[in-house]
Amino acid sequence: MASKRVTSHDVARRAGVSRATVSLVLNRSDAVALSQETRERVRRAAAELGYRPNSAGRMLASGSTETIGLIISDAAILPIDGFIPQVLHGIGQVNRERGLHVLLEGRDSSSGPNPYEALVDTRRIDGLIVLNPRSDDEPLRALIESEFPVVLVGSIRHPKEHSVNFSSRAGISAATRLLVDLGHRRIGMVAFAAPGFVAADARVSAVRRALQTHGLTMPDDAVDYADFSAESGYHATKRLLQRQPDLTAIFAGNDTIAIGVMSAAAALGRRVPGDLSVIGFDDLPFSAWLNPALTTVHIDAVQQGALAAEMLIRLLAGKPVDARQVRLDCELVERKSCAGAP
Amino acid sequence: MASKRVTSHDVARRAGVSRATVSLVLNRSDAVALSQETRERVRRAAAELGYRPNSAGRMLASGSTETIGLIISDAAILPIDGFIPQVLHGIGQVNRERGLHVLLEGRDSSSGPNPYEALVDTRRIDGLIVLNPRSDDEPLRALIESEFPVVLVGSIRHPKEHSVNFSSRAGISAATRLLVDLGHRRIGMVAFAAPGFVAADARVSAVRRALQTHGLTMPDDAVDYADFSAESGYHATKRLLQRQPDLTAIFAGNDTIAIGVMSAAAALGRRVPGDLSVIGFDDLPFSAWLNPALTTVHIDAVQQGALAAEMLIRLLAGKPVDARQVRLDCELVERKSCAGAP
DNA sequence: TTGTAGGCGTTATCAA
DNA sequence: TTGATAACGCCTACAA
Repeated sequence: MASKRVTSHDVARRAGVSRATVSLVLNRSDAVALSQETRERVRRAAAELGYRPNSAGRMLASGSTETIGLIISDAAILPIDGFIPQVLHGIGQVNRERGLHVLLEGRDSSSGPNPYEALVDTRRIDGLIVLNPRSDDEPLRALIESEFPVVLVGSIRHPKEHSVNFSSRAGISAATRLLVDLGHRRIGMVAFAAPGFVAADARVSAVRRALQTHGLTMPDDAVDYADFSAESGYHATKRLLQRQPDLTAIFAGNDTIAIGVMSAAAALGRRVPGDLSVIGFDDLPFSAWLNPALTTVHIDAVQQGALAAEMLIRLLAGKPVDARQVRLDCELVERKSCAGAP
Repeated sequence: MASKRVTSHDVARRAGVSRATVSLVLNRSDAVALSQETRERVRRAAAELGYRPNSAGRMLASGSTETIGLIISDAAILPIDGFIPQVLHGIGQVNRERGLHVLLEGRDSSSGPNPYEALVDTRRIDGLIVLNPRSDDEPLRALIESEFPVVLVGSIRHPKEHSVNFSSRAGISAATRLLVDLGHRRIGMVAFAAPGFVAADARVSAVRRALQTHGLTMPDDAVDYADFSAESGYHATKRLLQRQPDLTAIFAGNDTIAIGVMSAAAALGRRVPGDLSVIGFDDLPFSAWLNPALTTVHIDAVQQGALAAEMLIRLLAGKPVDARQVRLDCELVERKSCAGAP
């Protein structure tokens, strides 16, 4: 029943000092000159009373919220794909270490009122991380141009953006080489999202370029589009293999899609990898334990989140950032879902 | 470059009224008697200036933060298991509709300083949702007893707790009946977490009870323990099948674990479902597309999250709650991972 | 080394 | 129907 809330005033009275002194002792640790004895007295009073500064008062006076916003551009993906939770985890870890809070804001698709002003204009947050930003998101562009601290996990190709992204080149070219070495010539792809979704498009064109290196092409007919879920991957693959029955290998847009691809293959009586080789993306924690174990391009999503958080923290501190756009590498992990072309 | 921030004072001046009037117009919509004309004038001024009330000021004056805390008891699970993201999604949806914000707080295992006081005592949040609470979490018990609005997703069996949980009975007895009807007599289990983790233990004992109904027992030797990941499920299953090679069916503690179970079966040369039947829990979105499609107990995690959020919102509004402890049902989804006992 | 005074932007209480 | 005025709890010059 310690229901009466304790304010800095109470602490001050108990310690026999002024409120200002309390604030100094508790916030500016050793910066200012205060007698050890006063410090001790204040600390003890605070501890005895169980004093906890009211955050609203602190925000108002200091102008800092110690909170960052985290926007998931398409909240519906959260329960379906394993990627975002990993990024979340990375962001959470860093913020916890730094004592920052995270305000999580989902967005129901790209429609609906933009959530930025609700957080930024009301000064609820000091900085923002946007997951899977869409390049047609005008309010986001405006926010970036306003110099408000924003870090993207992904990219909208804005010259002033701060972002942490993946360069899929290395992983994709290794994957492509693997398939080509195994004798595959007719290679298709199931993108993890509809055309227009930057990250998905990027993977398709990266694969295309890599194939060209080997003198191979991937015609439009050899690409189909899923919509994040394994189920959508299943249906896309069925369409794809119906249209292009000669394909001997398929790039899945990510590992969740790969589950659907393998399921569709099974449904069509094609064995993986005997009749059809499959390569995933992301290397989710369970991918090594699928049947067959999935050969995939490993991406360290947790680290991506952590780096984004660290970059934002630098921005908040006004420290310089080495590079506005960070690109992480990825690498091929060979497992059991690829074999020689039939 | 609208860098100068707009305060209610500016709006008041522009509309030719006082700050108090601005507040009334903007917050208490029609509650109070104000002339239509004044309303209109204030609204227009606010719109023209792009006025956004400062949240800290509002919190301080009103005492309400319009924010709820969300604690993930073991943050390390987030990137590994598909369950929490679904709950998150459900919570997020409801809060978005209601215009509430969500402060996400992870916790690094049950160690570390408890995060409750950091949120509650500093008045950063109006209410709290705790995911996967542990029953040995003393600070949490204290918080519940303090009458602070808390809703658990899961349970710590505290009489005063507000919680949303699952009654796995229906699903488990259906699953058990299925196995028994298929001729299985030696049935084992791989729990999704170590003993002591309430939710995992509950599933083990529920399975045990259901088997007893059919005159079967599941000795301790027929149970092994994983640790959330598919990988840990793989290893646990290997141990289990080594110890109890006669098992013809395995309950997996959840679908992620089931992936590991099936993988271990494959590694040991057992075919699923021909040589070994497997039943999962949760029915994650991808489970229908695994190879073989997983027979599992469906749990609507999104709804669980949504209900928890709605319950908390009622609590915040001071409205009565129908039941402090809500238990959702679950049901068996038959797919392809179970077959007649060999 | 410490205290005083003012301000942060809102909301709430009264008078008018 | 509206406007002063006082909280709300904290921080930070600046003065002592």
